[in-house]
Amino acid sequence: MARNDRDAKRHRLLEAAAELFAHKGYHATRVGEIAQQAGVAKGTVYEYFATKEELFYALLDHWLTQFESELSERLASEPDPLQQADIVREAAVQFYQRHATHAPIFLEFWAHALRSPDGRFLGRIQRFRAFLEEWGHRLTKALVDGGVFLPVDVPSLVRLEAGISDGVFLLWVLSGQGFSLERAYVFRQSVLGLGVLSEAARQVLQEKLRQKLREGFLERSLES
Amino acid sequence: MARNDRDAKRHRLLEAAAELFAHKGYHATRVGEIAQQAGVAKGTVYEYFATKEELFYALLDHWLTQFESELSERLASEPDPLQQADIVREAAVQFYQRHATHAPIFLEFWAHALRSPDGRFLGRIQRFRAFLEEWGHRLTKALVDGGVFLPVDVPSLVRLEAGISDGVFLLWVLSGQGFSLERAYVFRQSVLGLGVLSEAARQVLQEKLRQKLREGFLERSLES
Amino acid sequence: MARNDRDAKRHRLLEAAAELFAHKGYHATRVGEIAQQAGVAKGTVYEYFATKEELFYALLDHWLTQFESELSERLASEPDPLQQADIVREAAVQFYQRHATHAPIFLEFWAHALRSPDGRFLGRIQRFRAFLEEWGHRLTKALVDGGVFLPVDVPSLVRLEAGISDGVFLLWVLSGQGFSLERAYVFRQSVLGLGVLSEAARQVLQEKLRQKLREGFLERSLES
Amino acid sequence: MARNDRDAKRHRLLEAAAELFAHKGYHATRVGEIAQQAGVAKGTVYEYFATKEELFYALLDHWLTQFESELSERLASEPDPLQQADIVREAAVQFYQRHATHAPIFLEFWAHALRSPDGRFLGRIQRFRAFLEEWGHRLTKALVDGGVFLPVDVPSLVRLEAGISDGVFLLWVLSGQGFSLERAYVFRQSVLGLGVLSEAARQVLQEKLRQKLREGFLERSLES
DNA sequence: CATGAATGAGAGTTCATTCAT
DNA sequence: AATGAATGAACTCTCATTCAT
Repeated sequence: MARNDRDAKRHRLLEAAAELFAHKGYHATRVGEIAQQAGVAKGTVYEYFATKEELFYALLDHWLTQFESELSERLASEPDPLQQADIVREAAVQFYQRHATHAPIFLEFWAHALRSPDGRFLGRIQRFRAFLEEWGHRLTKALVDGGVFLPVDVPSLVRLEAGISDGVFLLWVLSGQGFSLERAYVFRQSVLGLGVLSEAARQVLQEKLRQKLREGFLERSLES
Repeated sequence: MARNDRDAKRHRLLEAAAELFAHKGYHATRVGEIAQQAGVAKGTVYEYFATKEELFYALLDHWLTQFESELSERLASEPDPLQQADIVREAAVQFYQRHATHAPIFLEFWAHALRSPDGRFLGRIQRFRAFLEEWGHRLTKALVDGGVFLPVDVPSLVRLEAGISDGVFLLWVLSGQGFSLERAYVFRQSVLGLGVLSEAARQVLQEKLRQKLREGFLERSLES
Repeated sequence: MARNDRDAKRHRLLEAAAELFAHKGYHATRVGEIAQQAGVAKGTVYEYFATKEELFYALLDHWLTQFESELSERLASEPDPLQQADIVREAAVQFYQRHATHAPIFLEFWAHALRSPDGRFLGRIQRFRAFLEEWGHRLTKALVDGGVFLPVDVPSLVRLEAGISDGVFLLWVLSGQGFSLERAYVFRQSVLGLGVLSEAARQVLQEKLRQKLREGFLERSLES
Repeated sequence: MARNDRDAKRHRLLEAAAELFAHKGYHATRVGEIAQQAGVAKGTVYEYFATKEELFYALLDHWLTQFESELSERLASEPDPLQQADIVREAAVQFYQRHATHAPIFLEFWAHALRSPDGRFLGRIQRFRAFLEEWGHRLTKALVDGGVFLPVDVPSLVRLEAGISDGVFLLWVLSGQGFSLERAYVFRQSVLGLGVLSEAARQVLQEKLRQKLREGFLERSLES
């Protein structure tokens, strides 16, 4: 079998697994179902992945690696830190939206990572977070050093931003994806921006950001 | 058997389940183990909970109800919105810290809530969020109306705050609880505060909040 | 459940397994079949034996222990070495005949013992052989010391006797149990007797033993 | 492919199977392992043997046929029955020693023969035994008729000898091949010899045989 | 002839749940 | 109410065999 065939079939299996894991959850999904969905026999799954968990891990790795590659590429061609911050936000939103139906799986990745005794899941996730933090740290530091941001403990701010991203994502997932993820990220960015921008920078951006605050990100306001 | 005995045994079962679910995860925990840990026979578990999932739900309900009760009580005796905001934050931190070892279970609650076809888990979680949002909405609105906060879409801000709380909690769990949750909440509060406080209010609090930003919440800064 | 019930059910499982292992072989016998044969559910087998192999071992142990007990008891009440030799032979023959239908299993015990990495099977079998050798050694030594047997290396003779017993058994099994095991043992005993008896003892027994040699142990002689 | 290539590859497969069956057992050996060990692809095994069991049978047949051929050849050139008896013993010992590492497989052949519904294994083994018995019968009869042996039921004696051979072999295998197989066969021969030799013949050989009895065949006597 | 990816029946084992005691 | 032996459906994974290339 040609290399391409193998890769294609492997990819079909990952896609089938993604769909089923998203829909029914990791534990409730049967290996036979994945095979069926991918159009192969049950035994064939084990030609590509040693265990069901291995397939689960491969899915995590596939997605994170893909995101890392894409983001690296985009950021490499944009030197301005402020623009880079937008790129990261856009990339995250696009990634999540592209995988909108798969979103619930991430909760399972996290839950699994906390139990898995071999630490592979947790390790991969932390490597991903480290990758993001590295970029976050670099560009946040540039903004602080450039006087755009107030003096602030950069690692803490970066971590907080990461946490907030996950939190907004969680909110989005648990609320049935009932609002625009992109607008929510813009809203978040506006609040944080007003919080950490230096006086000078704020003078410039204040109006625009305050406007975002007034708009919110929910389709139907709770007030209405 | 007296009512008290039943309640006590039920509580022992919940505690046993909490410990095991936290340690090994919901799926990897056997009903027999829970029984053993609680000092009863396997069959006895089913005298108190119809199914394993029912027990899982009871645990979620027990914790959320407890939190709702405590918070309601505390807030009832404090009329000032600004003070109330602190109370909510404190209550959340205290709650999470009290259940620090159980923290990973929440990821499983969320994951489970997204699959459970009957929607009970998701419903209970949304009821909890609604409870928090109600309070958040009330006191945020008071702050906006009182001119302490900038004009802002209150529902969006409240949601964002909730998301951020979960995100910081997630961060804390996935990083092995490697930093002070309380300090992280204070840091978050400072960033958000600087972002949404009105000009007047900021004049008063600015210095204190900026100081928090400089301090960060991580024990060992990545910069050092 | 009473202790007796458990023991009885365990015994039923052993009997069912014995029958099936004898008929179809260890590998070809399914755990479900054993359960069915014993009148219990498949899962129940695992209440009594941790694995299929464990059940196999239990069968070996049960039979060997039973034989050891019976033989010990019989030998304890008979002081004369010559009589004891007969008792051992009789016990062996009786044992094998009682388990005539199970006989093929012993080949599998041996084969299994040689592979089993944990050495449990081999260890048990060697313990059994050691038990037999101990008695063999004791009574053979008495016969040599008493001048009934020629001077001979006792351990070697004892081992040879054990090997011959197994060999005759093997012969019996592989030939479809087509001759009288008892007569074969008598024949063997006669040949060996004439071989190792001292001059004096031979004078006494010679005629009887030679008669046995002439008779042979096969129903239909190949000569006829 | 030339005939020779096929034969060579077939032989390599038999050798690979022999090694693996001996080491891990028939059931635990995977067809893929045999292929790998022989340096061919898994599918290729099926170009040479229809099934795994067929390969197992081919191994049995190969060994027995080889032994039959060799023994026939050697015996054909030696007319004296007494010498022939030695030749048979030597051939057996040599054969077993050449296949010392494969020895455990014979237990599996036997066990398999007793189950195999088609009777092929059992048939082949019985044909082998018949071949040996034929020779045994011929030369034992010559010894009896020549007055070297006592009058004895020849078929029974021949069978007993065969059984004893297998028994000693079994002993050797189960004891981890912990003694000299050759010396054990000599010891056995001495005991049987003293048992069945006629008075006249015994006079001649008595001293030599009794010496063997005193020596035994075990390296370290249990008495020491 | 040789290959090795694909197959799928079937294996041993697990474990939430039941129910007679 | 409490027990724990019994259940059996359902699981993941294996591996001898096939067959398109």
